[in-house]
Amino acid sequence: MPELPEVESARSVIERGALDRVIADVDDTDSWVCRPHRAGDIRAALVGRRLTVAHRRGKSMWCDTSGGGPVLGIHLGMSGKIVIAGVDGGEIDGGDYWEGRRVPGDYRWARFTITFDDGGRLMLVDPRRLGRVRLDPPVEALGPDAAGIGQAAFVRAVTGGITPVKGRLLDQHLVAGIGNLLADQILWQAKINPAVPGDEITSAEARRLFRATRDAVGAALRDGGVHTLPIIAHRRADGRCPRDGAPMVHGTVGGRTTWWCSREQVTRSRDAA
DNA sequence: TATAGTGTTATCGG
DNA sequence: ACCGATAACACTAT
Repeated sequence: MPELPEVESARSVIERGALDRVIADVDDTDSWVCRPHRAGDIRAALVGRRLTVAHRRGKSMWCDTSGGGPVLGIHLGMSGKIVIAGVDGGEIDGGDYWEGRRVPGDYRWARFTITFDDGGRLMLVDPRRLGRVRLDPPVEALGPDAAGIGQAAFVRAVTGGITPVKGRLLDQHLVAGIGNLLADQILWQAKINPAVPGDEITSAEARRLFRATRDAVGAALRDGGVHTLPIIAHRRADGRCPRDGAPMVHGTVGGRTTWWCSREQVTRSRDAA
């Protein structure tokens, strides 16, 4: 389930398997996933064109289209995957990262399908229907991508306000691409309690968060997704901190289930090293 | 069998 | 207007 690294994998699936092929048909009839358009609107806008470039910012993807066509926006939601099927229906590419229990070739939950003129297909496979497909998505509303943001911009984004710092890390308008698991990893690595208000984060702590973000995003991109991050296996009832062995504890922060080290992440910002 | 969940958006109440 | 909490989406995993 996708955060920035998984979405980047999906983007590369599109890039290596779907660009510059002529679109012959589009199934946009799932009006929950494909909106706010009426069924057929996306089809009418795409048939006869080609996808030319696949972009990503945070967890959002979008493709330019040929001939002055609209931009095709794709968001994977919580359970979406991009899958390329061959002419015979066999699965050619479902991405390099962890796929849960999904069996290649299982297209039961295809919510949006582009069929190319050779019969091959690009599908958004999304059991929970939390993904979204739309034309001309509002990409400019997103903050800078977490994989490339500079330190100054990052520090500005995560400090200030009375909202818990984890909530700021998760706010896609401030920094784009950090999800619940990346946020827990970043805060654990930086040894900061997730509930500390943004305006109590010191500049030293903000710099630690920046480095942890760069490290965690880079490691997840390299190692196969956010589930490979060090703290993730310890987000469980009998989990212990891999650094000091203290019990991991959990609660709700920023509306999401949050796990942290009971010893290293309890201090308020003014007490931190 | 029951519950929680790697995401986002709208809505409600303070 | 800001902020947080909640529901909704529909299926899977524990």
